[in-house]
Amino acid sequence: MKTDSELSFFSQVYEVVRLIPAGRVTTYGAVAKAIGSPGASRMVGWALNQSSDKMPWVPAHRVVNRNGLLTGKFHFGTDDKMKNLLEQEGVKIEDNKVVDMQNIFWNPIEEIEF
DNA sequence: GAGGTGACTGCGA
DNA sequence: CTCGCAGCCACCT
Repeated sequence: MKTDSELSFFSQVYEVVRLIPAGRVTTYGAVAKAIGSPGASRMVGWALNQSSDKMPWVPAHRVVNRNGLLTGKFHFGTDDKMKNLLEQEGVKIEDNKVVDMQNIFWNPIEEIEF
């Protein structure tokens, strides 16, 4: 009998990240907490790493670290790729970090609100 | 089955 | 203010 493997840790990360509206950003800790693991911030990044192999596309560029710094920009292929994507969404980037990040910060817990 | 890794976070010196 | 360490959980070899 098949279990809820589709509802595993990773899948929840993908769903939450995909729910992020354009022009908004979130943090790994927020997503981790939203899925019920506030300390598993690392897993969120790991899940996004696998997201490249998942479909549909996951807006991992909308997920940044607590400082609003584009820590995962290096995994997008090119450094300007993530920055370009965010600017394309309307998010301003300066020195590889989000500008007014707390202003455009999107809290999944408030939107999901289990 | 066990060990190592990792796109993070928070606190202490 | 800057640097370092420990905690966290799932995937990969």
